[in-house]
Amino acid sequence: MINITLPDGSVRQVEKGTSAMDIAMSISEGLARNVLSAKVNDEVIDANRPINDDATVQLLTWNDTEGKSTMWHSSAHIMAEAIEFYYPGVKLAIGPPIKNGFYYDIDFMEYNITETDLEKIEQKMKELAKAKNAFVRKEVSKADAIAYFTEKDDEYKLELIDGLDDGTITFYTQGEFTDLCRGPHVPHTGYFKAVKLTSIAGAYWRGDETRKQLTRIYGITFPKNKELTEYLERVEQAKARDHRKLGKELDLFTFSQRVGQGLPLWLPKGAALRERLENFLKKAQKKGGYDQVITPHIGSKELYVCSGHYAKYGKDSFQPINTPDEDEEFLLKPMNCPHHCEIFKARPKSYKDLPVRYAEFGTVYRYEQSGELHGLTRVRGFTQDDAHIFCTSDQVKNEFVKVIDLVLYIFKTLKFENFKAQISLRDPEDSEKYIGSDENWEKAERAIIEATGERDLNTFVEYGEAAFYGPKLDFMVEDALGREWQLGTIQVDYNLPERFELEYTGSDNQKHRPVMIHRAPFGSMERFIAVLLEHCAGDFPLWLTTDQIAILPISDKYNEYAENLLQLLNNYDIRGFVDDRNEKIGKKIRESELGKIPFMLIIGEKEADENLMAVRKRGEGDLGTMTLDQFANLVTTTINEELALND
RNA sequence: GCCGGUGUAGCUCAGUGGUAGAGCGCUUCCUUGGUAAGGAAGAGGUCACGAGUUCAAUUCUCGUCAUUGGCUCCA
Repeated sequence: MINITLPDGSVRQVEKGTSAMDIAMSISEGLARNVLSAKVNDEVIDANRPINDDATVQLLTWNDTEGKSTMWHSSAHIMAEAIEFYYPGVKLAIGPPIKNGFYYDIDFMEYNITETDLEKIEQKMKELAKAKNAFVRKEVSKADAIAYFTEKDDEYKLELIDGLDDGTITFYTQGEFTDLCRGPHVPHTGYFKAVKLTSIAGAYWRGDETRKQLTRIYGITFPKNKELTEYLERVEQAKARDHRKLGKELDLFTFSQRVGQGLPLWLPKGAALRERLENFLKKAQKKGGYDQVITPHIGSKELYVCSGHYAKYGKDSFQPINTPDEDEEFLLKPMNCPHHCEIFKARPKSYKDLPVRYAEFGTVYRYEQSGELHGLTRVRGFTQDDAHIFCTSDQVKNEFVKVIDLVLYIFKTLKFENFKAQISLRDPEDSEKYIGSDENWEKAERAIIEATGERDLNTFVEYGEAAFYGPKLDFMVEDALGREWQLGTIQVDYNLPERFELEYTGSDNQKHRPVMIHRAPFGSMERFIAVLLEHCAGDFPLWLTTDQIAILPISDKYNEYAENLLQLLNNYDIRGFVDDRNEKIGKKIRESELGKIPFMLIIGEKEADENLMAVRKRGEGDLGTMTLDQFANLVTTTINEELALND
């Protein structure tokens, strides 16, 4: 007998070799029907695998992330079976579960597959589900595994097997289909009722663009049809928050084929919004001891040769700008740091001057691959809310923590709650990618890890994500469809100060090298505004939004009073417009509500006579009449709360 | 850059091998209305661009550009 500990702490004595499914059965048949897999001592395994030692067991169902993953993984196998049915001889690569569903990478050989083919594959998958074929696990020797896939002529599986140790290799079979797989799987194919193959994409084998591109088919399955319908509805709703859609609706930005790909044009309302965001940050930075600087949009090629950027990115950038002087070349600036280094160098510095903090809303140009461009989140010309802090080694940690606090203040003010802080370090396997000494890298990486330890941050480490000149702390936020974007970034850099031979005079009257911190709390104005739009669905805070008020005269008899009122409100820095169209009040209200305008001021005979305004708050309704001072006070109070100016 | 999809009025979209339609918006007129759509008339399109097939192409084929879902990349 062995002891099985369940999540509620209870312990059951069962026969050796009992499976998680047997345990579920002993609890209730209904539970057993829902069990997809089981977590046994922190390892997720097949529910029907025998357990031979004392263990803690958690039964996993559709309500558990791991349970879903198990089903989606099994779904990928079932999709592969359906595909082999219609396209015999295709070669299968990998088919894992993902956050929402699963995919399978397949070499379709001479077959041509389009989205219209997906439906018949879905139908076949449903048939296979109805058959309730068991998933059978089998341990195989490496030699047998190689023999099987050599026979099947699948070089991808053979390459995978090549990387596995003999004795650890397992196959799973369901129906007519056998796959190399670590598992686990659901007991049989009958666990889903609804399936949707969502898209076809190209994907490089092993993520390596020098290798063959396979066809990736994405899909998702659900135990009930209703859940699929709900999922598809959620996706549709998320699309309504898409910044590209909202940016158009709110007249914030546009693109022009003539101007060029990835080069956003800011419309008046977008430009004004962006300026308010910039002023918000400028104010916080002024408090934090930053000085604004301004640098040109181009720099000589030598500047980037010195920084190391030319060697790293020269070929993949916008190409140099030539001048009448044949020997002269300039580059559009892809970043601001080299310019700021030259500003630092312009005057001798003493340790008493440090830290020096140079800030600039610097517009940069990067020739991103055409397929990577995406709305405002990935563009070729954008403005970084950039700053570079030059300090002594002793000051690094404190400065770094201060920048973290600045980022957190911004995120809190704009209600970004679900962000992750990614510590991006070197790829230990590929030191060629980086410049600078190991010693400096270690110092920089340690500084970041220490600084993040000072604040309560949801951090995780990614190796290989560092910039080529130094490690970073990146703040990642999801868009409406769950794609992650890097917004704020903080980077410690020991390299550029060396390349630019930056120095300051210490208290010992000797020359010392400063450390540089690159930082951009928004990341870029373009990406930040895009993600902000998707977060608030265009419903901006009062201090930031385009029109804070719409003045709605009940008839054109009150247009003049409305215009005067607008002038008076402008004096209180309240912005908006008079809707003087010849429309009924109901229509004006409806459109202001849909237009996401926070306050509507309704003006009729009563208000005009008594010098008042009837205030309606968006989403809440009529607040009654107010005087100018009362309303101005309401706006000011709300804004101060939003910006936490009263704390 | 690579693999798919898409491109029709300012916006959202329907449609067809015989040179196009709706709703909203816009213009004009009527209406002067009190908290989520008042009524009427009108203007507006080289159907992304270029080539090919055809008696005839917005529609079919190819290419280009843009855009979009992914992959790769991201200083």
